Amino acid sequence: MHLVRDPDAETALTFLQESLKGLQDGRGQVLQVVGDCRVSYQGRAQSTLLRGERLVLLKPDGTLLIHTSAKAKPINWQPPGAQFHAALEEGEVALTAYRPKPEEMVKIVFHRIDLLLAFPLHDAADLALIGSEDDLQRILFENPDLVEAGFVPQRRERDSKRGFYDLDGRDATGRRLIVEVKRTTAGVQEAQQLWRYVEGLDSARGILIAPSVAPKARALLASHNLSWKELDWNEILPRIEHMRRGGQTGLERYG
Amino acid sequence: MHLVRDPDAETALTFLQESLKGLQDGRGQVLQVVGDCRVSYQGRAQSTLLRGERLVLLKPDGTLLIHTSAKAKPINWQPPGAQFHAALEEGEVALTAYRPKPEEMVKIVFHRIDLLLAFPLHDAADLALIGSEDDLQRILFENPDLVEAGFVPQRRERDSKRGFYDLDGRDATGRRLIVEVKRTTAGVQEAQQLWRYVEGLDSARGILIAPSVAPKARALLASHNLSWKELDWNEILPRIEHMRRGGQTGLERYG
DNA sequence: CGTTAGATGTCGGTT
DNA sequence: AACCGACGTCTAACG
Repeated sequence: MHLVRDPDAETALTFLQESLKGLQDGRGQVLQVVGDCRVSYQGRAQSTLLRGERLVLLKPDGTLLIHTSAKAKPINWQPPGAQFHAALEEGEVALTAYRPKPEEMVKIVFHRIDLLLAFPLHDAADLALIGSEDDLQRILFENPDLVEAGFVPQRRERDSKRGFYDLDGRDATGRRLIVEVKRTTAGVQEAQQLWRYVEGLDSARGILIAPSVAPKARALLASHNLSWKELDWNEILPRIEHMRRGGQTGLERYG
Repeated sequence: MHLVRDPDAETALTFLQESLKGLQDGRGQVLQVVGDCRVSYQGRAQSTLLRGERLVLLKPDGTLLIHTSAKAKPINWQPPGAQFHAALEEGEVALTAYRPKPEEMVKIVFHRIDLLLAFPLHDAADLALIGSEDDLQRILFENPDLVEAGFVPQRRERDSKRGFYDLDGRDATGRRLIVEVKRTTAGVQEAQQLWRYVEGLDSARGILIAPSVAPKARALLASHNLSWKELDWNEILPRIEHMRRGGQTGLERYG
């Protein structure tokens, strides 16, 4: 790990250029700069940010993050794929992150640098996430009564001419039933999506499954004779864990 | 700025607890830990992440970020509002971030700590962004010919029973025209939204304005007699800058 | 508070 | 490469 505190501009430039060389070579170092800077962005939109103290991260995959002392999202950033470049501009250190597609550039000019840091971050682990919409779909497919008594599922994730829908099958009477699944509160958008699927079919029913359904969405569903059902994740999560364990999906106990 | 390299667990714990005290008191220090850790999350969903080297940031507003060496998004996180706590667990440093609403918790257990860092990030600057959908709407309102020759805009951002639409007015023949605006490529969803607005009205036309319109969206628009127009941001951005400058919106030149 | 719609969304999958 | 939809989306605005 390389570390420099309160470097002057020339020292910082040397450090950054050396580190960027290593970063490009795939040695996988993360580069960090803390200091007083101003930022400009031009690309899908454009922005300027006047002087202030920020934390800047450059990842070996070409990700740039500029964080202030608040909020989860960076104030400025560049997604993976950017090329970094450091230079001196009128005595100040200028750091650019250029991304060709879409063409966009973030430029940081440092008025003062408090800290330079370069360190490796080796990580072979994958995130094991439980509770995605896909999980929910799977559980509903395996436990169709959670959708509706007598529901017989047939397919998941079918492409239809009007778009995708999540699940379909036959209800207790043998009538076609389209199921729209949402892992969080369902809004008008999801209700509209279901409506769109169902109206394009002949005499099919539609049902929206979500932990909660927003008032406007309910109104829309009701006015188009669509059903909905709220379910509790607390009822679902154990089933997913059980399924994963049974299926040897390799979710180890965390400890 | 406080900095410790390769601390043992007890040193790290003391550092973290001291720093967290300051962080809670509103002194506004950002706390950073680099090291080998495992992470678990439980809340809106749940996840586990086995050992690996990561960069952990704790912001004074209660934001937690856990970054690996790739991607723009953190592998785990907590949005603003979390309460941090540090403790020893079987000789290892455990850091938790608890958020009451929605109730969720991230727990990090460090097997090894390479770096501890606490530093202030003072920042009074606001991001000046050009190119939002709101900007686009405003420009279309002020330059209605960009929508369609002879268009006379009347209202922006009206709430309708079917949702919101962006702009409406009268076309050259006096017929009502609903305008849907998107700052990026418009897809089926946006076309669908416009269709829903327009079909609920009597003899109104609809037009979708976006930098590009996806094929499926075009098909849907065409089949429902809706119009669309692709516009170039390069044509719009200068107008916005001009408008802002004229309107004294205070977007200074960056330099 | 909850609800809603925008975002430089980011990201992964599929055509 | 473009298109499409999920996301622990996050975030600001509004009722």
